[in-house]
Amino acid sequence: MINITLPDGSVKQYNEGVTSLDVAKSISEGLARNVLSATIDGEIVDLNRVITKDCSLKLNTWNDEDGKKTFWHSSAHLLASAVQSLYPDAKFGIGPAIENGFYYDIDFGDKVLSSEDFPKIEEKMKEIVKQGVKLVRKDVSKQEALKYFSDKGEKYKVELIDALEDGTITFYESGDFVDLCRGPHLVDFSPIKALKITSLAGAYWRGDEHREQLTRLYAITFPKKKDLDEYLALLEEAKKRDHRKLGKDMELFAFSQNVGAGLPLWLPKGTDLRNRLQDFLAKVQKQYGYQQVMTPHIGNVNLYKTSGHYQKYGKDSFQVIKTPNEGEEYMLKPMNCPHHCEIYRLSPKSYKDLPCRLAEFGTVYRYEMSGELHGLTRVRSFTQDDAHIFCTPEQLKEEFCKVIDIILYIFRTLKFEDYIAQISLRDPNNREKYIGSDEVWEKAERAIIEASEEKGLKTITEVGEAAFYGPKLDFMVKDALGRKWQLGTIQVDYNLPERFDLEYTGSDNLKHRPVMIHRAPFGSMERFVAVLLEHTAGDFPLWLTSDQFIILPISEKYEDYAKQVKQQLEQAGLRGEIDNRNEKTGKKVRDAEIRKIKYMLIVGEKEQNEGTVSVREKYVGDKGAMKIEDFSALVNEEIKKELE
RNA sequence: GCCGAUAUAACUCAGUUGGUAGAGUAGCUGAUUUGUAAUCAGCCUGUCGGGGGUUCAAGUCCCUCUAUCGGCUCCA
Repeated sequence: MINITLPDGSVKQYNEGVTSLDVAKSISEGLARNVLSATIDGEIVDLNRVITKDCSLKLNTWNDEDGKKTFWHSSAHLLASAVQSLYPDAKFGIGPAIENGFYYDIDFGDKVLSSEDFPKIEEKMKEIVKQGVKLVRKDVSKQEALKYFSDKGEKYKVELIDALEDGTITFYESGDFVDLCRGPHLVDFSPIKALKITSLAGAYWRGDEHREQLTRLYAITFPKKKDLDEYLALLEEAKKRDHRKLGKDMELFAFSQNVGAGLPLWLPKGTDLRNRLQDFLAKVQKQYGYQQVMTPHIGNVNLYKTSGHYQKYGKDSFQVIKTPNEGEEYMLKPMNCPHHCEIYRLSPKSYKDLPCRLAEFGTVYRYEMSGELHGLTRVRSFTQDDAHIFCTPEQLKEEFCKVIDIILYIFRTLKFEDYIAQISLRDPNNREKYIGSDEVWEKAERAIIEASEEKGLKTITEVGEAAFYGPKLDFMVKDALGRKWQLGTIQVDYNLPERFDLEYTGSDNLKHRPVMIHRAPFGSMERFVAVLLEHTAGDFPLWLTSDQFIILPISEKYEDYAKQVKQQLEQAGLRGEIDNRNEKTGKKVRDAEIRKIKYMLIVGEKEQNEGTVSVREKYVGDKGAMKIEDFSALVNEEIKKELE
């Protein structure tokens, strides 16, 4: 007999050679029906894996991430089985489970696949499920594995196996389809009750743009038909929050082919919104001792040669601007830092002048690849809420911590609760990608790690994601469709001070090199507004919104009173407008709701006589009549709370 | 940049097998003077993304460019 410990701590005895599925059956028939995979001593395994010794066991169902992963991973094999039987010449890459579903990278040779081919593949998948095909695990030697796949001409699989160690290689067979795979998998395909191929895309083999491009089929499967319908409905809902749609509906920004791709036009309401965000941040920064500066949109090419940006990105930038003078060359500025370094250099600095914090809402221009452009989140002209802090090495950690404070304050105020804090370090195996000495990199990386720990940030660490001049701490937030975008960023830089030969005189009367921190809490105004739109679905807090109220006169008889109300509210610091169209109140209410204006103020005879407004709150309804000054006090109080 | 798709009125979208474009919303005009999610009537709106080709004839078929969408790669 062996002892199996379950997640609740209970220990049960079973005969040696029992499987996880047997255990599930012994617990309940329902569990046995729903279990997808098992975790034995921390390792996720097939349900029919024979258990030979004492162990801990967790049974994974659809409600466990691991269960879902197993389900989708097996689904990827199902997709591949279907593709193989329909397109015998297809060569297979990899097919993992992802956050929502799974994909399989496949080389279809000369055949060009399009979404019109999806139904056929989906039908085939369903057919295979119906046939009751089982997934069978097989241990193979490296030699056998290589022979099997080279005979079939599966060059991608051969390449994968080449990198594996003998003795660790397993195959999974599902009918005629055999795949190199570590598993685990479902026992058979029968739990897969609903499936949909969602999209297709080109994907470079092993993520290398110099190698073959395979066709990636994205798909998702579910144990119930209803789950698929819900998922598709959720996607539809998410599309309504898309900042590109909301930005158009709310008249915040636009693009024009005539101006150029990736060059946003900020419309009046969008500009208002952006200015409010900037004012908000500028105020916070002032409290933290920042000084606001402004620098030109272009700079001499030599400036960027000094900074290293020209060598690193010159080829991928907007091309150099020539002047009538021979040999004189300028660039649209891709970064604000070189300009700020020049400001620092203008006068000799003493340790008493540090930290020197120079802030600028600086618009920069970068030639992003055409396929990369994406609404306001990826553009070719954008305004960074940039600042550069020049400080002594001793001040570095404290300054870094203060920047974290600013970012967290902003995220809290705007209710960005689900952010990811990512520490990006240098790839030690690829040092030629970076500038600066090892010693300086180590110092900078240590400073970031320590500051994050000191602030109690929950971070993830990515090696190889650093900027070319230094490591960074990035704050990422997801959009409506779950795509991650980098917003706030803090970067430590020992290199630019070196390149620009920046100095300060220390208390020892000797020259020293300052350290530089690049930081942008929003990241860029464009991207921040985009993510803010998707988070709020356009329901901005009162302090940010263009129209805090809209006055709806019952008829044109009350327009004069409406004007009076508006004036009084404006004097109290509120902003809004009057809907004096020749429409019924129902229509005006409807339109105001669609425009997401929080307070609708209905004014008619009663209100005029009593000096009140009838307040209707968006999504809530009629809140009754109120004195005008009571209403403005209410709004101002609400705004105060929002900014606490 | 690469793979696949899309592009019709200000917006959202119809438009059969090729026979020179339609609806709703918005806008304008008029009637109505309106009480918490759509008052009625009339009118206006197009280089069918740009260019080239096939054809007696192209919104529709082909080529090309541009932009957009979903990914890949990249992201100072």
